[in-house]
Amino acid sequence: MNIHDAMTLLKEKGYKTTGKRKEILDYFSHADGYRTAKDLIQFMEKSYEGISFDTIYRNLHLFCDMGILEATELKGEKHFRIACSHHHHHHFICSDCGKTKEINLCPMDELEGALPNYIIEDHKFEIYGVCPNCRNT
Amino acid sequence: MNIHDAMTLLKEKGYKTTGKRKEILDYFSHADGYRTAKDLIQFMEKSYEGISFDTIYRNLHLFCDMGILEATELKGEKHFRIACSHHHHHHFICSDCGKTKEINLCPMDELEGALPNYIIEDHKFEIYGVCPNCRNT
DNA sequence: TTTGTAAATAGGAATGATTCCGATTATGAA
DNA sequence: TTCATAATCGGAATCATTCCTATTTACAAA
Repeated sequence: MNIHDAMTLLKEKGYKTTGKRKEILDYFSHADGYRTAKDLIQFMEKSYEGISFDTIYRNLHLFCDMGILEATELKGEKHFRIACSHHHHHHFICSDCGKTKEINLCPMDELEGALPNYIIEDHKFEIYGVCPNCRNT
Repeated sequence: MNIHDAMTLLKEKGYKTTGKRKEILDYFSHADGYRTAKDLIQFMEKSYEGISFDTIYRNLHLFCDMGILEATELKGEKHFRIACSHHHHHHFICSDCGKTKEINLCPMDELEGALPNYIIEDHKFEIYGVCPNCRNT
């Protein structure tokens, strides 16, 4: 989802399109990987001195609830990235830079009927390591 | 790994075999699933009134480092269980009771050569939901 | 353009898990 | 039994995150 579509979606749902929200979406649309609340606030402070954590977290949660961002827990800290809405897939995540690479294999496809009587609500498949770029630095 | 082997391993590595450590291992060997530090301290307080979080966390980390326990992050809180050392596998984890069921399918087996030039350090595959027992309660 | 109101925000306090630290106690080798 | 070191306690500190209240802002309607 691009920034414009996201802002339109916000407006449709009755949320306001503030400059901070645009900037947050701009940040994540260029990030190409997972970022923390702290990463984000450090970026935002350049344009909005005095921005509060409340604003950061409130909007991160709003965007997650709307499906604009997606989150995962890494090293005891929540990390966020632009949601990949086009199709279901998983990620390799670089421990150095947070960048991700799509993995187009979902292990759930092969578990048809393997868990009878279980209610399956969610699953996580993530690969951790160092990407080629960070490897050569 | 059973309690006795774990205590022997502790001794071999120069750690002391205290009553609290035996009790912690006893707790996890009967838990059959993931438990938090708080779950553990609540259990320990029955036998050791006044036991501190320092002792809980210090030993949880020690046991993880030694491969006696393994940890995962669920709902923003670390969860621990007895390590499954016999063979590599993954888990279904019940959101209600924390109990796990082995999943003998590892998606990494099918990713041979799919990530050239990437250094793969770790991976996580977990399925979340409700187990048959909790479902009927 | 002005106004009214609900949403958004700042600033800071509160929370909850986890870690750290100095003083005390207990384990196990000699 | 003694002694050095590991283990523990109790509580303070830390860190991410959430909550609260007063103030500001976006934007719909006049």
